[in-house]
Amino acid sequence: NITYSTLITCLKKCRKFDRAIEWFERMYKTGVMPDEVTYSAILDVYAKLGKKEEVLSLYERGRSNGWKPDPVAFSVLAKMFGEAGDYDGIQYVLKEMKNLEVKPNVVVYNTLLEAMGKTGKPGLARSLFEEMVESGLEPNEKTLTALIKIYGKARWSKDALELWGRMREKKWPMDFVLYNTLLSMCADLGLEAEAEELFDEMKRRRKSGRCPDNWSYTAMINIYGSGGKADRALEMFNEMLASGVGPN
RNA sequence: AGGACGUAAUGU
Repeated sequence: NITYSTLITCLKKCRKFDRAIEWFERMYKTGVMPDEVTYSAILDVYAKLGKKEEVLSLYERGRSNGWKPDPVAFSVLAKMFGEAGDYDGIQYVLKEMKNLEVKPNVVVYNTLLEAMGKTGKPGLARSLFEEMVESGLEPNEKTLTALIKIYGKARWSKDALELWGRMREKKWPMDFVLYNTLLSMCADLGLEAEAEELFDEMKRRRKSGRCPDNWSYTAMINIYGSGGKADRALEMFNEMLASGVGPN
């Protein structure tokens, strides 16, 4: 089944979903039993096709055949429900993990947080995040990006700024995507001074992979533009060119 | 190891 799973994943990467399904069925007919990797790969295929019914029936079929879903399988389910904006589905994932005593890992938390953002539940996202930290898991860049985006959309500037403070205090990992997300959040909430501080930090800690790119500059131009500071916006544009970053 | 996760602005 490693051979089959490899092939299914390969077809999935090429977005040849129908062919991936054909090979899964072929494997089944040949009498080769799917394992946990095969299951999450094929569930992801159906999920990417938006076939919620098939995903759930395959999940139940696997369960009755003695398959114990692992965190990867739950992240596939969570992502699908998030994209469908299906809040009940998200609750189902949480319930199943509890019932089967599967401990969520960072990726599962990230996916669930994002899903809660997409279904417009910032409060639940916040408590899930606290639960994650209390369980002793360290958030990564993607966790923090998801939360900042959620707080920004909810216009929860207090929570967003507090979280930024915790990132620095606890030395949680930050990369350029997270910085850009923080900048966009500041742009949306009109936090000009905070944006400038973040932007300076990006330039100072030029630890490769954190220096401003054209998304960062665009965010700054946006901040100055919506604040009516056209001259500052133009300065940013020129600075961008001078630092070797091209406009898109 | 054969499986899962993250960012903006403009224009209609």
